[in-house]
Amino acid sequence: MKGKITAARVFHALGDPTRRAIVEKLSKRPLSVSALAGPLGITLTAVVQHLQVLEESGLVRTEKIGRVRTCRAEMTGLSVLERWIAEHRSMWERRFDRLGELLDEAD
Amino acid sequence: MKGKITAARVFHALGDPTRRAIVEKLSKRPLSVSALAGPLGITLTAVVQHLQVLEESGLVRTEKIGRVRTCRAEMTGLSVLERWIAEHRSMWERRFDRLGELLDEAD
DNA sequence: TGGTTACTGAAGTAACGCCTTCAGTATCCC
DNA sequence: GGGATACTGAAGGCGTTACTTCAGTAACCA
Repeated sequence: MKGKITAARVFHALGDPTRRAIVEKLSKRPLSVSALAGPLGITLTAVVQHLQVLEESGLVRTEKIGRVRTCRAEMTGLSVLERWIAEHRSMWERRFDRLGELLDEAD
Repeated sequence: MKGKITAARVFHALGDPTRRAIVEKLSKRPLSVSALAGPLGITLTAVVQHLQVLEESGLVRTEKIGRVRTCRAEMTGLSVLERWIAEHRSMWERRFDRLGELLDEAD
């Protein structure tokens, strides 16, 4: 464990196209580091660096067996995002409720 | 209109801490450019640049009246995000369903 | 009208982030 | 054991991007 999973972390992680591609691949099926690197056209090293970010933001879980590291999608990060969105959506809607009341009173 | 609102765009927009701060302030109440810049401790110019990104990703809408530009939170961007998350969550869950079936057959 | 306020646009700088190379280490297979 | 495979870690290059300064323009106000 490297630290708490925050919306900030998840947004930053998914802000990068390559990392989104990795997450998309992994939501279909678990893959090794090499299996990820090949199609993406980048080095193993680059993939590992992305995986670090993705693990720290709760979007991916990895497990090394023998010499191959298997990577899977994880839901924690997405749940944190959903929560963040819900909170902000509700703040926004509360504003509209108040606006409605004001308009009603204005009559 | 500058282009289509994609999840890629929204993730990139919210990947930046300052832009998240702007969105958070605006979901509470509409604000002018100066009212945003002050508390953030950055110049008007910087704020305007962020607003451009936020508008293009459907997270903020702005309207200039006289010499003051008023900025408001918009839901479009968040909806696109929610859709992206839902899709990926369902891909992930489908994987688990299939895994269950395979385990059943294995008996 | 003249001064202040609010923003806009161009251009430069400095930091950050993605990716690479290279030099390991550990595991698998013959 | 020896060679191939799969990854790991440090260090550097380089392109992007967030922010700044400066020089405007437009609106408001006295």
